[in-house]
Amino acid sequence: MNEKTIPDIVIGRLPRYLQALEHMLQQGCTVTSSKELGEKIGISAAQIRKDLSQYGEFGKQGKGYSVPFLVHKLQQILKVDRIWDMALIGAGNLGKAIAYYQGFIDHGFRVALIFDSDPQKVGQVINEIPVLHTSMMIETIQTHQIKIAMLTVPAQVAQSVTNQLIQAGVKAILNYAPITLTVPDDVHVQYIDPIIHLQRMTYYLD
Amino acid sequence: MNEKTIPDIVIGRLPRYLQALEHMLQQGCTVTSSKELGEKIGISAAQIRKDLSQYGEFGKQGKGYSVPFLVHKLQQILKVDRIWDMALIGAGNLGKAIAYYQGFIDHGFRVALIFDSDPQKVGQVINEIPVLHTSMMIETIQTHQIKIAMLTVPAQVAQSVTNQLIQAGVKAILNYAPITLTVPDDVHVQYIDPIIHLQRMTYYLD
DNA sequence: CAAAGGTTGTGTAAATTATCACATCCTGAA
DNA sequence: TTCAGGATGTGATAATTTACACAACCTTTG
Ligand SMILES: NC(=O)c1ccc[n+]([C@@H]2O[C@H](COP(=O)([O-])OP(=O)(O)OC[C@H]3O[C@@H](n4cnc5c(N)ncnc54)[C@H](O)[C@@H]3O)[C@@H](O)[C@H]2O)c1
Ligand SMILES: NC(=O)c1ccc[n+]([C@@H]2O[C@H](COP(=O)([O-])OP(=O)(O)OC[C@H]3O[C@@H](n4cnc5c(N)ncnc54)[C@H](O)[C@@H]3O)[C@@H](O)[C@H]2O)c1
Repeated sequence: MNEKTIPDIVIGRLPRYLQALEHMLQQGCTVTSSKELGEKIGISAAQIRKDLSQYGEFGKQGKGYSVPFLVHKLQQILKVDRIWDMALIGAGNLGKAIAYYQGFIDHGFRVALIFDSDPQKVGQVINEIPVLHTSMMIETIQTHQIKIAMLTVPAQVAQSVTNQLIQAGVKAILNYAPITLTVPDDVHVQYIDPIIHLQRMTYYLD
Repeated sequence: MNEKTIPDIVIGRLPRYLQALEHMLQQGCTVTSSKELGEKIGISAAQIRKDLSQYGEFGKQGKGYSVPFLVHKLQQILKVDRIWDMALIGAGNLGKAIAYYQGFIDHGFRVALIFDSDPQKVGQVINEIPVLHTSMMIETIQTHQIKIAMLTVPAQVAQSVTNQLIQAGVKAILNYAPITLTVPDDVHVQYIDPIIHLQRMTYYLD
């Protein structure tokens, strides 16, 4: 079934399906259809069916999909049927807000380590996690075998911090700094930048 | 030149070009090529040239592009050659971090109003902006003629707050709540959700 | 001036992505 | 049991998006 690689654009939609399905589950909805799901998230029913069919046959003709079952399958596919420990680099305004965010743990992610280079930040405890100095970063991340990092440091230092993270074995980086990172092929980067999103909308305003 | 509509996928790349070009400008670089820019942000040179050619001929053969000129043009195209006032709804952990973020003002955006429904939050001053009660939201946004809102409220109330924003005349919403919003065709929505991005990466991890 | 080197802008071909349409199957009611 | 209604999974088709290739042009150097 998994003969040829599934395009990244499909992978990008799976988390959105999962988000909507988990939301349905919370509201007690146990069965849904590609039509209903599609209307909720603004994607065509055919698209959803085709995407899911890449991984197997999860639905029942005439009936639709079992929500708990599909949630379970998507969690397996996306590998969030486990807990991923993450490192957070940069305990500033944004870093703190992220460290306190409960949404992560509800979806298979845990902020396990926090690092900062500012001696005044080091030693602070954020959401029960002590802030460590960046001088300990590489070694500590290696010891904990952490593969995911969130980067909330100033743009000027983002690349150099990234280089250290890679040295420490990190394979996935969620970067909040407004700069494109250079990484090896086996390291994945995703970007979160509100300015980019805002500019994408002002284009369409008068 | 602007005969047929330019696809949204092209619009989505323009802010990334602008980000990289502004970065170059800061570093004193005055001329660049599609090749150099492409290598910086991981997009092919041909792609960049084609995208830009949709809006005119900004480069010089044999030489490349004037960075300040291209920055100026992109700012015009994206309509960030002005200041956009924004409303921020939800003065919690994330909302506060956003209110303090200096990046907005550097790129043509200003947090002008902050709203919250919690009486304890109302009256607080965040980065010189007083938090107002949501009961005043529709009227105040209308008076200020604000067209852009950032949503940092719990998911449960995001749709109802959105309905109010639309009533107030808001045409662009940057939504941080993990839920798909239903809006009329003339209202634009962009989503920021770290979970979505993380799940997109865990797919590729072992 | 002439020639070399380099880059743009763009028509065209290729690749990717989305949509359509329908055979197939399941459910429930008569 | 049989039939109507409804939803899936998927091959075929259409649309969109990207890559290629090169003429045209600018700059610099000798
Ligand atoms: N605040 C926001 O809402 C927001 C939004 C979008 C993007 N960002 C981006 O996120 C990043 C952080 O923003 P912020 O508002 O939290 O800034 P901030 O200044 O409050 O925090 C940055 C933190 O990084 C630490 N730091 C600096 N150099 C470091 C290094 N080499 N190693 C480890 N830590 C280091 C600083 O000590 C500080 O604690 C910036 O790149 C910013 O552009 C912020
Ligand atoms: N903190 C993060 O890093 C983070 C990251 C991603 C997404 N989010 C999302 O952003 C939203 C806010 O997260 P947070 O951590 O700041 O939560 P929070 O609880 O700290 O803040 C939410 C704020 O919204 C206010 N609020 C509640 N109902 C309201 C209403 N009807 N009108 C106006 N204000 C209202 C609350 O009083 C509170 O101040 C949530 O949807 C969360 O899922 C947060």
